[in-house]
Amino acid sequence: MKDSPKPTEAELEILQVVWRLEAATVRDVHDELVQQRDIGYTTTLKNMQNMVQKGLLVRDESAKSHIYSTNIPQEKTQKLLIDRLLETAFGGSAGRMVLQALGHRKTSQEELEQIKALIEKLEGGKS
Amino acid sequence: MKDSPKPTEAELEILQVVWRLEAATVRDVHDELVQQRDIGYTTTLKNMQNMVQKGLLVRDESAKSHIYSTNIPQEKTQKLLIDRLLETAFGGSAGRMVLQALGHRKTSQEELEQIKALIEKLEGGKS
DNA sequence: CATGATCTACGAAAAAAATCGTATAGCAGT
DNA sequence: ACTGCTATACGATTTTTTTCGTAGATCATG
Repeated sequence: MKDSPKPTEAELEILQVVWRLEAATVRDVHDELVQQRDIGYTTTLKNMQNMVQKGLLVRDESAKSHIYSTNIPQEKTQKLLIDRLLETAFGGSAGRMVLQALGHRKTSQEELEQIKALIEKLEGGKS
Repeated sequence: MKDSPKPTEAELEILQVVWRLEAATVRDVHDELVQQRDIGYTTTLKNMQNMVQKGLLVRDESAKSHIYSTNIPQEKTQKLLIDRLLETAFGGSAGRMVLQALGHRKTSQEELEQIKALIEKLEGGKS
């Protein structure tokens, strides 16, 4: 767990699905991707194979259809990507980024509450 | 304003500088980039030329050193990138993304207040 | 006005990412 | 056992992005 792999866009699409399903075959993943955009089965296969190579996925080959899963924590990857975006597009200001994110899209009441709670906590610890 | 330009990583680096300086020569931009990483002058030049091609930058060629600027609003680009990240890494949930962003890095008191204010406003408009 | 420094133009290459075609093997049902 | 369906393997190609070398123009200055 020492490397910080930088998943590509296509790899992230796949990770999304694997994170959600916990474990999945190429077919599982592909069926989802194909709903989002035009892509061939072997493309998905190849990508997932590459991801195994890179250590982004692990696979169980015991069955005919290999089962893929990941030990890359979703949160860690999210943090990595946020950091990247923060640097490249927001000059490092998390606040401005959050404002953008919240300002331009609807967020559920519940999530807003969570955020507010987090802010309270952050402010509390400040003092 | 009908196109949705998807700046690449390298292009974003450049946009960062141009946004900040408002107008800049290749030299201006390059001098900043070179402090962040190893890169040749002509690389920066070429990138900026390509960006003009794509409509990401405009340039004034009247002087010997061309002056570049942009009419691409920073906010719009930020929104685009956030949307992208939101889809590819957070399954579309802005709330979860914000929680990540705030949770893992320090944000100024002032920004926290701004965010809180925004949330209030969003909740208010909800009814 | 010759020299050196600084630019731009242009093409091409290297690197990175994504896509797909073809071959082959296992399995299921007939 | 034959046929068709579904998988993986593997190589190759295409596309996108990034990088830089070289040539020629312009300017400053001695």
